[in-house]
Amino acid sequence: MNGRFPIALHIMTLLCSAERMLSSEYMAGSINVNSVLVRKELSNLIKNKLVSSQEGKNGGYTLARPAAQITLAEIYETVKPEAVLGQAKNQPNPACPIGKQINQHITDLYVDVDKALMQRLGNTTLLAFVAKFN
Amino acid sequence: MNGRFPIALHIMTLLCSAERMLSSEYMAGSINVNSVLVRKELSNLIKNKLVSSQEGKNGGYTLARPAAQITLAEIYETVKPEAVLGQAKNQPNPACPIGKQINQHITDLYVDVDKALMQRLGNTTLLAFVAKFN
DNA sequence: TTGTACTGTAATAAAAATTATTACATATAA
DNA sequence: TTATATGTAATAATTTTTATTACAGTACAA
Repeated sequence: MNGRFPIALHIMTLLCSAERMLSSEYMAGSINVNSVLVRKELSNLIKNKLVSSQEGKNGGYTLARPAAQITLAEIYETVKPEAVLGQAKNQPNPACPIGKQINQHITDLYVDVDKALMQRLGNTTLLAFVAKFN
Repeated sequence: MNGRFPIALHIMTLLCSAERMLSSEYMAGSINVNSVLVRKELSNLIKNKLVSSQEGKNGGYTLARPAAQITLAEIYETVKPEAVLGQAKNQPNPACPIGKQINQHITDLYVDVDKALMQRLGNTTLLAFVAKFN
């Protein structure tokens, strides 16, 4: 598992608590990762309509919608991996009665697990998450 | 995220549906990964008391307990990463009011998410999972 | 109309994590 | 006492993640 969700959530938290537009450089300084990586994640958040950007001088990024209307589920959705609990990169042996079926059953399980996960994350708005900060 | 959970679940499924002991070589053939990796995962499952092994000729592995008494939560527990939804490897800027607090809030969130996850996985026994196979 | 400060993105390099391989010690059944 | 297992360490290969460099495009403002 990689660091995309924490970074996306950090970005959204910064934007939520800021009064004005923020630059990717500033956010990279808070998160402490490379600014190109931040812009890549921002580009993804923009595609998913959670963030707006303004190019040019004095440009930057803001939330596209009120934080009370954005849930953590939506943020997770933008970085969600194909397989919640991990994906092996092998192809199980099709000659084995278990091997040939297991991927389908794991996929089915993951659908359920994802549902439970999204339900929990859907319970918390970005506003509520940020309200916990001092 | 890595492939440890699918591999552990594949191992447990094979052991559950087998009538006799299975060798790590055989399981590696079904999963289609290196047998040393399988033995490493088995070693971990043994530590967690889900699997028993017998060394020497005609040795191999079996479930340590009836499959009706093992839940998918217990299997996941053996491979669980520190951070369910991913861990960034940076140290957020302690001079930033958001940066200095975010890790604690992410940790708190992960505790809750993990609870939801374990609840869902605790609902399914290994026996029930394997019963879905033809 | 030109310099400055941004976003957007591609290409590449560096670093880290995962998986495979090799090697061998140890156990046990036949 | 030989064959076939487990157990585990060390190392190599591969893949993934993150950082860096470079530069095109946009918009403000002097």
